[in-house]
Amino acid sequence: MKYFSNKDIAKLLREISAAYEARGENRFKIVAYDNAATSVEHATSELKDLWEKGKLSTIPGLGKSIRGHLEELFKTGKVKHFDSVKKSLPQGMFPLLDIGGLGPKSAYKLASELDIKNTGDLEKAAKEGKIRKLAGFGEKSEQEILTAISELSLKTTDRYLLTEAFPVAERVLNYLRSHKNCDRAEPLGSLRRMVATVGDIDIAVASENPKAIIEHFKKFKEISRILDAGPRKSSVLLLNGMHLDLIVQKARAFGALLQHFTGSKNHNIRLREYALKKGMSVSDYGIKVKGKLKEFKTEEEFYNFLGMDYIIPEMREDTGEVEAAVSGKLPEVIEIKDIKGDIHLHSSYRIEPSHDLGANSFEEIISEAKKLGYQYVGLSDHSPGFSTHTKTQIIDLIKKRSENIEQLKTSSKNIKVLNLLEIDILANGELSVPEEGLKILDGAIAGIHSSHRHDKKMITKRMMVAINSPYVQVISHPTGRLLNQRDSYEADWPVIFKACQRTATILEINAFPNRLDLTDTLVREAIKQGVKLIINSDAHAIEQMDNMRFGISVARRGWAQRKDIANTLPWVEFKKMFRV
DNA sequence: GCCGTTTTCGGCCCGACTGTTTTCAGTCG
Repeated sequence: MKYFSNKDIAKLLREISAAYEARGENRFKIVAYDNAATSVEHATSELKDLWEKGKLSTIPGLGKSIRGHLEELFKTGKVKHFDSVKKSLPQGMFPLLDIGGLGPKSAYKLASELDIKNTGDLEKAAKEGKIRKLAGFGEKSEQEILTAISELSLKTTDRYLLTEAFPVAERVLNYLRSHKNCDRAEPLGSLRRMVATVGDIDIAVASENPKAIIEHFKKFKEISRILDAGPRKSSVLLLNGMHLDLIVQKARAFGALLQHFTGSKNHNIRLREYALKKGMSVSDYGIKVKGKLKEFKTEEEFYNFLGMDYIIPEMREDTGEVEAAVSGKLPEVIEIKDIKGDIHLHSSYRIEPSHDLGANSFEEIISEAKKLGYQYVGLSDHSPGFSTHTKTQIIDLIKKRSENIEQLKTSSKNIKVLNLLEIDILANGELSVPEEGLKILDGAIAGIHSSHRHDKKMITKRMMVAINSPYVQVISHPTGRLLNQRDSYEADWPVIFKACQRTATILEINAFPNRLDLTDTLVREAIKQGVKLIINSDAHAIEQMDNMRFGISVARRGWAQRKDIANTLPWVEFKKMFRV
């Protein structure tokens, strides 16, 4: 029987939501299915596993009814009720939902009245001028559909890395800030919340003359098409395919706008529901009490007025932060200034490694670490290639490198140097360096660098070998994902967390912008299980040591406090914990 | 269809913009 991943289930739930909307069912039922889909997308465990353990009800938004449908799905491979709902509608409407500007109602109308089966049919109908003849459609919407279809094929990815989005945002911000009426311009949305990947760029401007700002914005050179442009909001498509939203507000009410546009959507909904119960109504203009609008310059004032502590953007995901803020129980999360060292760094030292060399010498790395104010630095090149060397050769290479590093340890002032290696957890579960080699080192970081497609059982088994090794202190990039390239492998996290806790093995938060794992949600679970974490840059060039800040945001999104992160410890304590 | 320290019934966030309309529905964030 087909395996149903969370992604498959989310898609199915969204289709049912769209189907209900097309049929004109109760709008709260429609929203309920949509919420369920979002919730499934955010889940940290596979629903199939949760179902097997009887823990499906731990996922918010899955009530008795939907849980029943999912049970049927896992048992039989299909859901009779879903099938009958979808069968009552033209099947051609579902692929049309991917086209920008088309929702369930329009898709239904097009598919049923013009007998459209897919995007190709729709394009043909538009070109033949058939769409403009339908009630509710006109020449303009026909043209819009054609444009949206052409943009569909142009799009190569729907999520961008933070390092791809930030430079674009920076250029827009600089352009906006150059206007005389721009008091302030800030990136908001998922970019401000530092989500691992962002779907679009949101910008807010404080200005007493919103119209002038919108006019100025419309002339930005990188715009390919203006989707919307009202008196205070505009939405455009950039030449590189990115979607960009701009919103303008007067400075005296900018706090509410920052809050609203930073999201997340679910955080805002939670906040607004909470406000309603207290007799207040929240919008991006401010907070209405008995019909009277109260404006806020800052977000701090805004949250405080609602009777709660300020919530940092990284935590605004509706995972309990509103409740914690109300009761004064928000944790004080880690900041970049708390970091005292970086121990996952690749140099250009010729150790004939299994994977890529770094670009800089040991000396250059140590010097950069000093500049960053670190108390210690870990040199952790990949171990010598396992298949290309004999065991004796591997040990000789490690010995030679160690002599080199030992000299640096004595010559480096004001910083401690650790002699480490990043070793491979091989496909057969062995480590890529024999015990005799591991003994020479101050410690080892172990990670999976091959056979990522092993099943959950095998991946877990391989990781357990490293966790149980007395020579391994850290597991690097624990989920193996490469954003936009390779999904995480599946692993039995509760088992792994328990083992890490028992053996005092540290899990890494890899700050490299296309990794960012452990992921934020797993960080939070690991902490709950008492697992220690460490944030490393995994830099292969000294410029990349600055990527530490992305790892910090993952930790903050995972509610990590200073005590949870090993490399916030000063050297004396770190040394003890690291068993050097 | 989901949810609960004012509720197991009766609520469910709030607003902008567009196109096709003569006051609004659909879509989006």
